[in-house]
Amino acid sequence: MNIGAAAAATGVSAKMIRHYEAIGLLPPASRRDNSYRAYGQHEIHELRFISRARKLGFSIEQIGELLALWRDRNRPSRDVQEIAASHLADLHARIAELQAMADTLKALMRTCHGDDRPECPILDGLGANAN
Amino acid sequence: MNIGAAAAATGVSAKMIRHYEAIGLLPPASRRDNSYRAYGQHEIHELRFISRARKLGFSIEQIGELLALWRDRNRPSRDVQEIAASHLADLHARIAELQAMADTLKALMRTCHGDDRPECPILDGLGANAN
DNA sequence: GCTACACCTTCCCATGATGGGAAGGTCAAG
DNA sequence: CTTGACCTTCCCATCATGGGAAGGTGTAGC
Repeated sequence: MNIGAAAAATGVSAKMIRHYEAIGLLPPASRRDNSYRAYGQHEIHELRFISRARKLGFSIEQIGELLALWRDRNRPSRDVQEIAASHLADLHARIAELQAMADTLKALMRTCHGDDRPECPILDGLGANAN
Repeated sequence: MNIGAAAAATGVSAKMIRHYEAIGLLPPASRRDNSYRAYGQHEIHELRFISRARKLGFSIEQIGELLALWRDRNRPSRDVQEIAASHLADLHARIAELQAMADTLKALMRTCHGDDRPECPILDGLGANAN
């Protein structure tokens, strides 16, 4: 399997596959005579793992840790849970932050007519002298 | 007011003030004889505007539009509302995305013991053959 | 006046994850 | 034997932010 086929099979772009290899997330792929990278079932499996972990919002660094645990048949599942829990807390923190922004913005927007008139409490709120 | 004092007064770092000037978000600051940037009440006001807009998650580009509207006393408030509404929709989309990640991750985590045993449905889920 | 220190200036580089694109090699089908 | 679809490496861009170097300036204490 060439890199394009591996990309299509896993949802990870060829660009990113090379990138993951360059930063050491993946071991160097074996090469054919023409220097094309060759991928087998094992590599495809790892790429799919990465793709799913990315979709869950894990950082590349965390995925590196998860991959190491995945490769180690005997790791305690606690180690995995810890990474997952830390990421989940991070997701919740980001959600709360965005939600606070949305709430504040919504409150500002409710006070603005949004018509042809120039008065706009949204801008007034952003430019207010107090904090 | 030198740049450091302006930074302290507005919550925008000196680095970022120079950056905003460099990218044209702010007009070039006037300079003293020693070439230090000088800031007055007007500039402080604009910097505070930027700081608040950033805290609401507006992009630099959107803040540029908002600043332009703010400077124009006669703009229709509709224009402001539109930018705000677009940003609010963006915030909600991002929240939904993160929430979906969190839900999936939480479901995976519930099935994992998180103890000394090596079995871990979290990793199994990430590495599964199916999508 | 001299020294120390805090501030200012510009310029370059780094982050994290991803993509664009150039210049050049390879392969398969027509 | 050409065409087009691949592949290779290398460099650059994004977005908002910070780090740090090298050098100039201002002020407080001795």
